Amino acid sequence: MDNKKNASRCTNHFECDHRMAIEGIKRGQELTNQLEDALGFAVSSEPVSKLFHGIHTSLNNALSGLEHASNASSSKSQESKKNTLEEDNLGINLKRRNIVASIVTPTPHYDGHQWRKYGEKLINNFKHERCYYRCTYSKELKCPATKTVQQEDGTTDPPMYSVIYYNHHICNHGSSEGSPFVIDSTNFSTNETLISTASQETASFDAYAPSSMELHMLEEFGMKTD
DNA sequence: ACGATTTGACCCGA
DNA sequence: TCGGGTCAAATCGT
Repeated sequence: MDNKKNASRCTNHFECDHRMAIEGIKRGQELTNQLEDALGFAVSSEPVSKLFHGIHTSLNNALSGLEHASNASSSKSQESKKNTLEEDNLGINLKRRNIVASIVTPTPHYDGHQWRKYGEKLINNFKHERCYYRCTYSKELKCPATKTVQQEDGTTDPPMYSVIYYNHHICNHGSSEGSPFVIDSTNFSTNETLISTASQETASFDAYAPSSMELHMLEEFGMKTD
């Protein structure tokens, strides 16, 4: 991909990741179209066309969510304060974490990175426990990235999870060829494993494939630009 | 044996 | 003081 061109114009890590995500989704749309062409008449069968419709809808939703977040962040980035997030010391001081993004997804484990669970806790006013993950490379590469996964109350079919990402990965910076490859071992079906291992290049997009996926970039503050 | 997960205890910011 | 986040020993799985 030529994300590097765009990435080089970014002013901060979040912007870079954000642009890469947008480029990635666009690329996903492109590849989906190509796949439709390649399948030819087979696409006209109802289950297949429904699947493609779902994929297109999901990608469009994800894209518009990201683009909306992008606009919001650029307009408020000026005054987006102090936020009490002085130095995050590469995430060592994890009580003061930068929220990088948050999404609501039925597949919280597919985000293109490897995570290790380090805690789980029942939170007030939530029926389900919140799980705490950190990057598998948090020790060896001092990667500060962490995330929390909270199953949303009330939604059961499929269960939706609110995933909040803190701090950016530094474990794969500068090596975009180290394509994202999910090996989260906590709990996912054989089917999902197949999806993530079937195609490394598109593994990160598969994360966004489920038709019910909703993507919200709810928060993007905390990027210290200077 | 080693790495990942679980879970109770502890830390610390609000 | 409370509650969310992290630590670390015990346990589990491969």
